[in-house]
Amino acid sequence: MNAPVSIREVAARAGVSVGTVSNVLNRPEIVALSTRERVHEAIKALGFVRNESARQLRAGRSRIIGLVVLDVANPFFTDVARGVEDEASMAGLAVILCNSDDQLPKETRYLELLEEHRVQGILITPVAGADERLALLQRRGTPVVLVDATSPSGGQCSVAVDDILGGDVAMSHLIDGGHQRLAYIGGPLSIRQVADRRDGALRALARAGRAPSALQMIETRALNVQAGQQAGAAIAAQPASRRPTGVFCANDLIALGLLQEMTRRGIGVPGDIAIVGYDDIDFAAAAAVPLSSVRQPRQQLGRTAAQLLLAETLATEAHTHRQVTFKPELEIRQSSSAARTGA
Amino acid sequence: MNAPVSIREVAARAGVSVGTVSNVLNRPEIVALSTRERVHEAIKALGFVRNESARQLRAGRSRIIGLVVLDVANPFFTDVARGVEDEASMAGLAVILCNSDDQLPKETRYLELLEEHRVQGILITPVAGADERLALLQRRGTPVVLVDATSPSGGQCSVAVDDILGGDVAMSHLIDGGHQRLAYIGGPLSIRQVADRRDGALRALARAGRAPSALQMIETRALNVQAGQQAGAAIAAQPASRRPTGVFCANDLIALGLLQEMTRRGIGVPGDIAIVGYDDIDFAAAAAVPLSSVRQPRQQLGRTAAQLLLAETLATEAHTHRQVTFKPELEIRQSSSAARTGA
DNA sequence: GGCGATATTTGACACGTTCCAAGATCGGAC
DNA sequence: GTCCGATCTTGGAACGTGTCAAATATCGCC
Repeated sequence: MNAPVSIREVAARAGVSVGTVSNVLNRPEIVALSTRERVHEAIKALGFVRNESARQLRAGRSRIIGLVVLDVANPFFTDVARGVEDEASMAGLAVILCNSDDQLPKETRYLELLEEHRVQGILITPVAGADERLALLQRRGTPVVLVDATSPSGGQCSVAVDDILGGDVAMSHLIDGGHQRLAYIGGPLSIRQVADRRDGALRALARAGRAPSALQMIETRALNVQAGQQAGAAIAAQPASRRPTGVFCANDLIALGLLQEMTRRGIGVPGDIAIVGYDDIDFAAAAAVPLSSVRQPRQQLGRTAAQLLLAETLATEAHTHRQVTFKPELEIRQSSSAARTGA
Repeated sequence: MNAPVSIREVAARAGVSVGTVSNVLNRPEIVALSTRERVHEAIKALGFVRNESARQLRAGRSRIIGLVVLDVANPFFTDVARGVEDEASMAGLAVILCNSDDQLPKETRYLELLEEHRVQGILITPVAGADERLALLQRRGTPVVLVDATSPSGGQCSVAVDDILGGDVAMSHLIDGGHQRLAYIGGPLSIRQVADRRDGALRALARAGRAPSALQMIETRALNVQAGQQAGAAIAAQPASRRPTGVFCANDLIALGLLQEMTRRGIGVPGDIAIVGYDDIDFAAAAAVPLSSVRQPRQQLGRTAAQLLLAETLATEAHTHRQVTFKPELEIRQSSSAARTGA
């Protein structure tokens, strides 16, 4: 309730000038030991706390980086966030975590907010169609690094995982397992990751000499557990003879929803239906039928993104944007184990 | 890369004074329509973006609230965060989400950071032993609202769920199911929630006329899936005749880890062991053996906390701190269904 | 006691905004 | 033609910090 105390009052109490207090705070080595001690005493006695706004105003930039994700409730993004946070805190920066919910207006609002705060930079998994806005931000001086996305124009740094390869690997695994009737569950297709993973699956199919029509597509509204359950209901409604026996899901949340629905209806996994998910979140391995999944280096993704951002921040005039791509790895578990009972 | 443009340049371009530009931004109704348009044009042409630091400096407080949680990777906290964020964004505030990882030094660091930023207020699930620091913060003028915790001194507002009741309800359910050998898994006990839920379980036990020693305690290092797996291994190592048949877990992550380990080792759930979790995160219902769990109004918790904070912010001199407590509800699912096969 | 050299401290300005008292402009009434 | 009120605009003083050139203190030494 006390009025906040400023550097001026500290100076008065310690019997020095404001400049000296500032020096104690920022370049302690240039101020005499006795003075330094006196100032520190005053700081403690008065309960002085630096005003970061004033610092920022002077410095021109804040010590915050923004991280905008599609869904904070998705463990994939919380793991990315942790990677970002680790790296940021080592550099003495704080992270504002923003949730766009895959909605352009929310994303826009957050970007404005972050720009007004003159954040050090922005890490973002963008909603479809946000490219121009991001380019504008970048041009105005706020570095932008794309996370789990690539820049169409090459105008930004980016960190991504090869989702086409991931889809390919997952589908190849199912094909190798002898599955004839295949399906892909995911959506909305406007999300790049969803579309890429499907394209990868189709590529695997083509390589195996199958027609694209051999892959049943089930598009969902979102990438959460509930959507997976609904897709599961749709699959269960099909006659067993035409039902897919190998299903690749766009992420683990969908796969878990599907798994639950299958179990609930007495359709065996992997006996009747083999399932492969994507992301390899902790819950995938912990599912009662441990889930095969395409692993992404989630935390590493966050760390690298933060590193690229810091590099760009410190860069001299000529900064060349880097596009880092990681390779996903298939983790095979029980949900797609080769031993099929049926067919 | 351009130097950021200030309100002064906008004023020059529009041929008005800085004061007028400020008015256009903050009280557009008092400035003549033609002037307003001219200013807006200049803003757009120059790509002007308000400098929030400067605003804050003048205003004395920022438009940010801090949320400090024990573990961002725990869906419980992401749901709380979503509630906070909803409420905050309605009030035009942004949220900085900080992860203390249940470590006092990390928490301290974040609190300093938030205070330096002169945040509107702080919502926190504190690490044990952080009380004095929080009281100090509050005294210095930064409102603090405790989330999923209560203030020993009554010096802060708080929002919590009655964890003792929750533990009681969960354990009563197992006792009612006829289970004789019972266990509680959770830790570290320094976390208040963990201790309270245990105490609730003991209370139920006492009411049923059982000795406290009837409850086997398994303390874990953390509240995550991995800890649950390890506890599961410990349980599996016991001879079947002495193994607990009813297990209450301090949260769902532990319960899921336990469930996985049991399934992996061929110990049936709920046939051989009934499991009750806590939090009722989305994954609980989605587990292949749907998990009974004590539900907390997670999002509501976040919303209410944010509301209390806003109320305190706007309060006149006399603000009386409120301690809101919610009641948890047991959601019974298959993992603890009454029909026991054995015994 | 005075000199130069070094170590330390000072004081004023700048950062970009908001706020407010005071000034300018205008239309109309007398 | 003057004056009034209403409407709009202006100019400058804060807010709290960092920076830097300039001022002052301190010291060793002759």
